[in-house]
Amino acid sequence: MAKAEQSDGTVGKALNVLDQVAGFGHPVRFRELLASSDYPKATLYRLLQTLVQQRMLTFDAERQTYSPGVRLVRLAHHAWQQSSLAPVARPYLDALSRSIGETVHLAQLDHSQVLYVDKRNANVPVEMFSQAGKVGPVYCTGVGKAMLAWSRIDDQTRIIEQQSFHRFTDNTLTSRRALRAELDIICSRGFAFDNEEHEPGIICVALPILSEGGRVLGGLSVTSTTARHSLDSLAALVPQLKTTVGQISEDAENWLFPEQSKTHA
Amino acid sequence: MAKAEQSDGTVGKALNVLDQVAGFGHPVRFRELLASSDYPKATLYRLLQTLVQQRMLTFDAERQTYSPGVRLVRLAHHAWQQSSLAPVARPYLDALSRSIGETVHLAQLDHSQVLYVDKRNANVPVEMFSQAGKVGPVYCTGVGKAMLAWSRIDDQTRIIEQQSFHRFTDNTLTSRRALRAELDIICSRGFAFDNEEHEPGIICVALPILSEGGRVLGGLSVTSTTARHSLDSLAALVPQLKTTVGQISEDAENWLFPEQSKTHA
DNA sequence: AAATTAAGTTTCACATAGTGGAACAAATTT
DNA sequence: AAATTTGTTCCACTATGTGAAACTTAATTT
Repeated sequence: MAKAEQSDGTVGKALNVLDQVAGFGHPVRFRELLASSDYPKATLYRLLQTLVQQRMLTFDAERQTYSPGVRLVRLAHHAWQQSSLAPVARPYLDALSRSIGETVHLAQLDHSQVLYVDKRNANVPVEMFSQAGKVGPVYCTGVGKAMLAWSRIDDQTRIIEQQSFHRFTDNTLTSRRALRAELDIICSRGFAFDNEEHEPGIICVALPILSEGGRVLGGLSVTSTTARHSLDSLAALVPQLKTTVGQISEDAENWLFPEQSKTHA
Repeated sequence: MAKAEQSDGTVGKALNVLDQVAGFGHPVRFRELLASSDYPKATLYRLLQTLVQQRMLTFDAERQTYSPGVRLVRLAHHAWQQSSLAPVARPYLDALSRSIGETVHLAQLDHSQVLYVDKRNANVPVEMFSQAGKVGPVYCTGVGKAMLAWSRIDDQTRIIEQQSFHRFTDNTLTSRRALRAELDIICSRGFAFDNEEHEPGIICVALPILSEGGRVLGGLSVTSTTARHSLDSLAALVPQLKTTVGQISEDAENWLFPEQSKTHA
């Protein structure tokens, strides 16, 4: 019983394969997939066929490669619209971005990772999906730590357990102990910083977006560079962020927001 | 044998259910799903459970409703990035949009429908996913007709067969005959119009994006209103569109583009 | 060009995984 | 409190998926 992963039934296997293909980040051949797959040849082959037939994967007959299929884009549109904070938050993000003029991120938790669901960039027009749908680590991003700090204790424990604590920079927190201490500080301070913990020269302030009941709905952050801002000058933006967060959570409350599905155990 | 739909195996069924939930456009209860489902109670119930467990669906325990899950957003990011024209086309769309100042759409074909994969809106900042991931009809949109006109004959036939020909406006083409005639005109003219066929007051010009081999990769359109433009003044933009389309298809060629998976027979 | 190796596809005896009618439980309505 | 509707579980049955091995096709090597 080496693997206690989630893997229920054929559907689970198929979705694993889908993730695997998506994870490669480029069109991938059968051989490559097989090498990094737990499933035997014939099984993997059949799963791929099924996914292609279902248009969840695209198969390039010439190059014999698999890529994630466009059907996903369509499904995701619905998901984004119905199950993310983005549609509700949009006008407030616009306003905040206009007023602050720095990059603004809206994120949610997905499976122990930070999932960015929207973004405003003062300069460049916008980057669409290229940013929405991206994932990042929880333990070394502002939104990640902010959301984690206010999560229910059991979720928090589980998520902390699943972090890799890879050292991206000199400032990256690289132990559960250090992260827990940081979360305490964040809680009492009321917001989180990212002090060049993920990328050198990049800093940010982040607040959690909470429901009335105190449940974590998402996170909101303003990102800048050490050239333009200090942590203190970012902290000065917190009141504005507070306002935006308040507006979003109030609207979300009315929009009858679906509960994050609880993972078993 | 009323339904000759695609429905292979458990995975197919699960994905059908996923589509069904997404299609509702709002959180939906078991009862509602059951009413419009082909599957028996217990089966549907199990499929839903599996999808929730896999985080493809989100279940709101309080309201007892299902919605598409955020995991889809993450997967779609990969799909959009790898299997759509959007990343390649981005800089050219930016340039075109800046130069023309009207709404620009980038679309691809997905399962007999138009799937919008990117968009530029001159005025409003941008609408993200709210547009990327949206689908539209083939027979009454500029991009749809443009892509269809240059499709391989067997694809064309199949797609025409699957259109609903719902009448949106007085100008909507409402028969296969009318559509085929229009496609001929489009081919000889070299580009397609949408002459208020989908929405009153909205017109557009569209060109297909073709690979070197002549395969349809996608479509590009400029949309405007009858207040600001006539078909003739839109036609004047075609040279610019031609340039953009050329740039995109050239880049796409190099980016080693995956083949649209062929549907069985 | 023939031989060798590797990549991709198909087969088939086998059993796991999914099926769905029906009984049951919980929540709503009368 | 009885009746009705909605959601969950059971379990005998079998359709679906399994995977080692055989086979075909393509790519390399001799």
